Amino acid sequence: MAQSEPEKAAPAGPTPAFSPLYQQIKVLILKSLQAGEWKPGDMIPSEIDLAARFRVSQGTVRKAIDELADENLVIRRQGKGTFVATHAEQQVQYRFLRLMPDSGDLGSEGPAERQIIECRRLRASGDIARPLALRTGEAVLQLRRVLAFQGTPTIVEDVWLPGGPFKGLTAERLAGYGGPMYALFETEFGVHMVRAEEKIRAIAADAASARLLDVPQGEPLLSVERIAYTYNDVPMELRRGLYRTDTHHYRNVLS
Amino acid sequence: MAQSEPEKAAPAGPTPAFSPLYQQIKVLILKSLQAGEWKPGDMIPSEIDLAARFRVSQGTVRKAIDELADENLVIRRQGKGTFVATHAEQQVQYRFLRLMPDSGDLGSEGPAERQIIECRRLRASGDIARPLALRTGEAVLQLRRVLAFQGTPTIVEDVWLPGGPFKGLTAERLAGYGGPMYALFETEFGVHMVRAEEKIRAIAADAASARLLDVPQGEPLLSVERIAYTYNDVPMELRRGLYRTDTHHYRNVLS
DNA sequence: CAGTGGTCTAGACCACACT
DNA sequence: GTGTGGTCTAGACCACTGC
Repeated sequence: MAQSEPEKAAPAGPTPAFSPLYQQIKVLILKSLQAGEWKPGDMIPSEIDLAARFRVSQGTVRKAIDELADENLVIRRQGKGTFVATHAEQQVQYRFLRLMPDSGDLGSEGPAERQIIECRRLRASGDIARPLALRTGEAVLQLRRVLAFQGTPTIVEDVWLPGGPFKGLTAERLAGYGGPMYALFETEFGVHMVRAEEKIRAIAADAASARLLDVPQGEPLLSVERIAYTYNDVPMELRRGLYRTDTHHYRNVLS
Repeated sequence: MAQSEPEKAAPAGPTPAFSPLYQQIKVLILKSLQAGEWKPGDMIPSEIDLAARFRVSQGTVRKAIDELADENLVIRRQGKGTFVATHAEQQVQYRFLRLMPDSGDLGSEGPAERQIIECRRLRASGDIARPLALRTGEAVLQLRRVLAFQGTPTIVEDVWLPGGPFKGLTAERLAGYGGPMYALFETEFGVHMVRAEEKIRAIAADAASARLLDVPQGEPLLSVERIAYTYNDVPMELRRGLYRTDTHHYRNVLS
């Protein structure tokens, strides 16, 4: 890793595609994360160690890690070290859930009561396969569950997962697990969700959802369709949630 | 600005409240922005100039500006300079609008057709005054408008503004203006919206909204309640929008 | 105390935009 | 070419954590 030249001296490449050194370092660290060299929750080597390993200055490593921290892939803790981000921390119970109670500012209205409604294996239709980057007919797991807060059923969601990476996932394993679903994915299947996109709509409750959420059929509900990605923008989950918004709201900050 | 010591040597303050130099510089730049020393769209002094002005190294100024750029208060342009952010750029037409057409990925479905329904001056009720940090009964402007995309009315929103800063705003001035509302606020009233928070719910269309959006009464609509802030977290706008989500969706990215 | 991340500096050089 | 932001380095020192 001599200078800031491109890693490969492409023979007469029309676009040299200049990439600063710290970006190249970032990619290397990313590869180690992806390869599982350090597991979620682990401490990664110190900046000095990484600088020696990559033969660059500490400042360059620093900038690479800064970006990874900005993207919530790692967490810096002064005096302790830098750690691989995880969904298994009691800090924010659900990192990707933006639903907040109208009254209490915090998500600390007690833990959600979870109930698995179903969990089955099936072949993906086109609508399911496409967002998961699978081919139509490939095996997927589908599961449905209800989340209740303080006794009020508030969320019903359908989740689709690619059959390969999640082979062996059953309703029993989910039901017998205390933490967030994404934490189980990390520890049991080595799948670390890193980023997600949501499309939000208002829809009328159908009969099945109305029953599960204990609201009249036709009640307006928030429809939240999420695609969650692992490293390298590989989609690993499709989720369609219906949220009651009479006691909660979806919170978003813009800047 | 000698070293990284706190600016004021508080006499036996229990919490020294250590603040790094670059944070202090950031505050100073922020004050200049707030005071209008540089207007939206203007170029701010170069890093070297600012470093000389504050008697610190360029790297320290750099880190301060980096944070301001992260918060979208300024925009860095390599080779040109650093500029005060503005809502008046044709880049992203509506910086705070997260509604996207279901089909076309870009917001380039042509400009929105705007129609001011009403604009009046009134005294704030408690529900309006509180989020705007006003006292009940203080003067506010209320306006209602409809946004249509490709001929389909899609958004109806009510906007409440504090009467003081927006003295002189009329339906005519709004109607005769081409750009985003926040751009007009910048140029005509010197109010620069910097940040916003939204609470999103699903509701059923009432009679008035249904008529304006050309949907059946009771149709599920997205209710988007926004509080927009200027510098220093001063709330300057309360907005309640109702979005049709049959052809559009609210997009959010999580990380 | 040693080890970690966090700050600050000074200087060199690179990439980009304008003139 | 000049001026801007962007990268990279090397070294010093500070703040925080835990032994």
